[in-house]
Amino acid sequence: MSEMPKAYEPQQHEDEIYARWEESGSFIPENLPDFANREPYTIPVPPPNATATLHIGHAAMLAIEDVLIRYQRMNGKRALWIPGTDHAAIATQNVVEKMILKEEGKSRHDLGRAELVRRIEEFVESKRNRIKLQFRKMGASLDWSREAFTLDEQRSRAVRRVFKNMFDDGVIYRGWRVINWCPRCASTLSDDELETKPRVAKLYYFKYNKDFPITIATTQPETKLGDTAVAVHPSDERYTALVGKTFDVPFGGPGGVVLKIRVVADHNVEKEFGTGALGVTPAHSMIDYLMALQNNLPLVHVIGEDTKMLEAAGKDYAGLPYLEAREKVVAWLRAENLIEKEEDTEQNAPICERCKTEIIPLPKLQWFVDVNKKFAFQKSPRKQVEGIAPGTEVSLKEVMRHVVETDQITMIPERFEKTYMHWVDNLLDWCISRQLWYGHRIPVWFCVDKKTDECAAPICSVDEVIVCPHCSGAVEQDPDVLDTWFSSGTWTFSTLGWPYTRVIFVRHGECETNAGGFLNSDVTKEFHLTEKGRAQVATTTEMLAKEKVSAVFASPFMRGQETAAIIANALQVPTRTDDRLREAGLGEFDGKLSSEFDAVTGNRMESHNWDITPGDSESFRSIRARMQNFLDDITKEYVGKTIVVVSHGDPIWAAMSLEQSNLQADLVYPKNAEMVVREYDTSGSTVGDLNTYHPMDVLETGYDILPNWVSRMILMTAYALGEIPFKTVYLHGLVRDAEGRKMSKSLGNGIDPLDVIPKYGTDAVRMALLIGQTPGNDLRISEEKIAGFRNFSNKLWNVSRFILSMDGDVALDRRMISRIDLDDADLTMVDKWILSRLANVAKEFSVALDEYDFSRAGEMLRDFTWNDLADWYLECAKVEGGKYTVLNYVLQNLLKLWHPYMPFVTETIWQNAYAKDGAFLMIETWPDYTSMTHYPEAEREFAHVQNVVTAIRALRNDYKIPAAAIVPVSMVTKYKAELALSEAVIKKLTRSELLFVDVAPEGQLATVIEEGTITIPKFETAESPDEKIKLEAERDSVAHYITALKEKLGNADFVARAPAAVVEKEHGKLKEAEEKFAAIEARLK
RNA sequence: GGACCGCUAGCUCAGUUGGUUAGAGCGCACGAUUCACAUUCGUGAGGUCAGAGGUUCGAACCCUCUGCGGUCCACCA
Repeated sequence: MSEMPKAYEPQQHEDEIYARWEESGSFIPENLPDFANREPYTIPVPPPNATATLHIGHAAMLAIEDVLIRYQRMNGKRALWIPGTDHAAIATQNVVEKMILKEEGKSRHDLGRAELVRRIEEFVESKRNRIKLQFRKMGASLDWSREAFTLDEQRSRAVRRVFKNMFDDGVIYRGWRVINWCPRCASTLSDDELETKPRVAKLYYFKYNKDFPITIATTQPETKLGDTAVAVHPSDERYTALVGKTFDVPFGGPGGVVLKIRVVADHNVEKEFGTGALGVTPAHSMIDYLMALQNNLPLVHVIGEDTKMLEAAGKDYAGLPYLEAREKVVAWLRAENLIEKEEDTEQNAPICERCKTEIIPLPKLQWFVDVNKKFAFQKSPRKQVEGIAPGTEVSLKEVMRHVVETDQITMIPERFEKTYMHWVDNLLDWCISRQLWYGHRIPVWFCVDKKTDECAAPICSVDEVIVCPHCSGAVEQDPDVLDTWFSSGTWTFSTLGWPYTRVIFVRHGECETNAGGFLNSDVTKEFHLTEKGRAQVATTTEMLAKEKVSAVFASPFMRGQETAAIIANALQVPTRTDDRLREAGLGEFDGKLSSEFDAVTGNRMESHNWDITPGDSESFRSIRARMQNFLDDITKEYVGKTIVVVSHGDPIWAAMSLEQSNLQADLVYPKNAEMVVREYDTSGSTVGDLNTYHPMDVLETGYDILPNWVSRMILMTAYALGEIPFKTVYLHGLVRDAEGRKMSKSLGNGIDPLDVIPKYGTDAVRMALLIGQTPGNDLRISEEKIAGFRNFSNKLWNVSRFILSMDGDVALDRRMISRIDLDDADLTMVDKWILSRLANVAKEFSVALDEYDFSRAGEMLRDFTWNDLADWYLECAKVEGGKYTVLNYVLQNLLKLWHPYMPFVTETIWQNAYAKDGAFLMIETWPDYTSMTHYPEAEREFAHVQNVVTAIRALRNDYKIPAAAIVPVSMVTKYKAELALSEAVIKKLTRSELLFVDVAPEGQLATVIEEGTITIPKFETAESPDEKIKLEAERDSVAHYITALKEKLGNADFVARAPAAVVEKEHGKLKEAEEKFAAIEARLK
C-alpha cells in the first residue's frame, strides 16, 4: 500500500483516474463482465449546444445522471449512458453571425449560404471537443464510443427518414400561416423562442371613417390597412344589431385602401377592453388569424418581411417602414378628426429570445407537423405502446396524451404530468421550418420548369433528388432548415442506430399443399394458393397498406410468387424473386405428409437439432445460413426502408431464430399469410443497440425543457417506432445562487464549475449539487456549501487512512472481506452496533436511490460516515483495539456505496487499498444488503452508551470541569449490565472513572437522563452554574410533558379510537417520564 | 385571466400513508491541539411549522379561505 498523504488533494488524482477508467473501456457496457446476461439500463445525456461551455446546470445534470448510471452499473445492469451534443441551429448560427459581424463587419448575406455554413461548421468543430473534455472533468462515465451529434450523418438520416414518413402520412404539410417573424434574424420563430418585454404603448380610439358605426381601439394603426373585420363579443348588446353586416370603408386617405369590413362575433373579444370592439387584421396578429379561420375571413398581407409596408396597404403607404406608416395613419386620422381618445396602455411585446428584436406576426408558407391528423400507428418489433394496436388510426396529440395518462411514462415529480397534459391539450400544429442556413435542410425539392401536371407536387425524399422524377428537369431544394427540436426529438432512437431496415416477413397464404397436408420442395411443381389462401393474403395486404413498403421480395415457388403478386400489385411496388427465400429442401419427403417429416425432425429450434438431414432434406442450420446471407445483402441496400419478404414457414422461422443467441422456443411458427416484423442494422442483425437499449429507462433533464424537448421526443418516438422513448422522466430544478437568483454572466453571480473543481475537487462539487436538491425544485448553491463537502471528502479520506494504517491480518490484506470472515463470537457489542448500522444504511441508501431521492440518500450516508463511523465507532475501536476485519469490511462497503456520488476519492482510496491488478471500484458489485446482519439488541444497547457518554460530557461542560481532568463518575442505573459491557469505552470517551452505585452520592453535581442519575464531585470553580436551578428547569419540563401525556391518555376518545400500538407507545412514554421525574425529585430533596 | 410551486431554527433545506418533546448542514456561543483528520473534536443556544377557519381521538402533514414570494401558459387588440 502506498503512503496516503494527510489531506486529500483531488487535483492530483482526478484526471489520471478518469483517463484510466476511459482507457479500460469500462464505460462501454459490452466490456462489463458477463454483459450479455445483464439487464440493459439506458439513459441519454441531454445534448448541450456543441458550442457551450460547462456551466453549473450541466454539472448538476451530469452529477445526477452519473449517480444513476454508476449505481446501476455496480448493481449488475448493462449500463449505457450515451453522450452527445446538439447543433442548436438558431443559437449557433446567431453566435457565429454576430462574431463575423463584429470581427469582419460582414453579414450572412455578404458571405452567402455555403460560406456561412462552412464557417459555422468550422466554429462548431473547434468548440465541440471543449464541452466533451469538460464532461470528463465532472467524472461522467459516458460511453464515448457511442457519441452522437444531432447534425452528423447518422442523425441526419434519421431526421430525413422521419420527415419523409410524416410527409407521406400527411402528418407534415405546407401551408400559409401567420408566424412569428424576427426581422433581424430574418426567420420564423416558434412560440418557444419568444420572450416578452413589458412596455407602454399608445392606444388609439377611432373609427375607420365618419360613416363607420363602431369605434375600435388599437396600438398599431398601420395594421388597420389590412383589416377585414371588426369583432365584438357575442353577448355585447351594444353591437348585436350590427353583427353579420358588411361595410365598404375607405381608409387612410386617397392613397390608402378601401377596406371590406364584416362585423363578426367572437368569444375571444373582451367587452371591457378598449371599446369592446376590435379591428381584425388576420395577416398580422395571431389571435386575429385564428378568428379569421373561424369566421372565414380573407387575409390581407400589408407588412413585408423587411418590415416595410406592401402594395396592399395602398400606394401612399407601400414601401414605408411600418413605424413611419403608423405615424402617417395617425396623422391622417387626426386630420380627419377621427380620433376619439388616446391613452397609454401597458403591454408585453413579444421579442426574439436570441436578439431581442420585436417580432412581427405575418403570413408565410411554412412546414408544419399536424398534431391532429390521424395516421396508422406503427408496429414495434420490440415494445409496442400499450393500448394502441398497430395500424390504429391515431393523432400525435392522442398518442402523446395516452402514454402519460396510462403511466407508460411517469414523471418525477408527478405534478409535471399535469403541466404536460395541459401543454398537450393546448397544442397547435408545430411549425418546423426555419429560415436559417445552418441545420437539417428540409428534404423536399421542387421541380423548376414544371413541364407536366405532376410536377407541381413537392418531392420529398430521404436521398438527394437530382432531377424531377416526372419531367427529368431541374429541381430546387426547399431553402429552409428544420427546427432544431425536430432533430433532438429523435435523440433516443437516432443515437441507437435507427433507421434500421424494416423487414416484414409474410408467409405465403394457404396453398393446395397446406390444404392437403403434404409437402412440396420441388420448385417445378406448381401448387397454387387456395381460395382461402388468397383471402388470407388480401387481409394481410390491407394491413401492409399502412406501411411504406419499398419492395417485395419473393420465394421462387408458385405459392410465394402468387402471394407476392397480390401484395405488390396492391402496394404498387416492384417484386424481386430471390432463391434464398425458397422452401426448405425436403429430399425424399417431397410430396409426403408433413406429419411424417415432423415425426422425424421434431422441434429443431428447441432441440438445437440443426444438423440432421433425414431423407437428404436440408438442415436447419443451412436454412438459417441462407436467410442470414439474404438479410446481410438487403439490409445494406434498404437502410431506413421497409421491405416485404414473402417466404415459407421454415425459412421465416429460421430467420426469426437468428436474433436469439441461446435459443428458446418462444418463437412461434408463422401461420399462413402471417406478418412477422423485424428491424435489422446494416450487418443484418436484429441484436442491435435499438433492440437492446430502447426504450430507454430514464430521461433526466431540467423542467424548463419539458415542452420543447421531452414532449417532442415522445411525439417523434411514438410516431417513428410505435414505442415510448423512455419509461421515467426525472426533472431537476434550476441551479440558483445563494440569493435564489438565476446565475448569469451579467450578474456575475455564477459559480463556474471549472473554477471550483480545481479548488475543491469534483466530488465536492457533485455532492453540493446532489444533496439539498429536490426534483422539480430549484437548488441554491454557494461556494461555502461546496467547501463543506470538500471537508467531507477529506473526512472520508482520513477515515480510510486510519483504517488502512492499522496492522492487521496479513492474510486478509487486499482481500474482499465477506460476512463469513466476521465471527459473531469475536464481535463486541460495539462491533455489532456498527455492522447493524451499516446493514440499515446500505439498504436505506439503495432504496432511496431507487426512488430518485438523491438528497436524502446522500444525507443518510454522510451521517453514517461522519457520526456513526468516524465519531463513535473509530473512537471505540481505539479503546477496544483489534478491529482490523470489521473496519475493513465496513470501509469496503462504504467506498462502494459512496462511489456513485464521489467517484474520484473512492476510486483513489480503493486503488490504494484494495484493487487487485488495478481492478476498478467502478465495476465492483454493489453491497448486498440482504446478506448483512442486523443486531437490534446491540443498537439499543449502544444507544444507552451514547446517551451516557453525551450526558457526562455535557455535565463536564456545564460545570466547567477542565478538559484534561479525569473525574470519578457515579451512576445509578437499571442498565448496569449493558453499560458495564462498554465500561472501558465510556471511561475513555468521557475521561472519567465510572462507578456503578445503588444510591447517588449526596453533595455532588448531578444530571438525570432516561438511563439513570449521573453524578460527579463539585469542582472548585467560581462560575459553575447552580445545579439546583438546572435540575428544577429539567423537572418542570418533564412535569409539563407528563401532564400533556396524561391528558392524552385520559381522553376516552383517544384510547378508544387510536390504534392500540399508538396508545401503548404513549403509556411507555409516560412511564419513562415519570421515572425520570421521580429521579429528579429525589435529587432535589 | 388560467395553472403550478414555495412559505418549518439567523441562512439553505429534510420531515415518506396524519400518531416526535419537529430534524440536518451551515452560521452562532462556550470548551478542546502531539496520539486518522483544525478541511478537526466535544457541548450548547435557537422554531406558536406564514395567518385564520375546518375535518379528526390526534394536523407541519388533509380541506377551505387569506397573505407574502416565485414560476409557467394565454392575452394584451
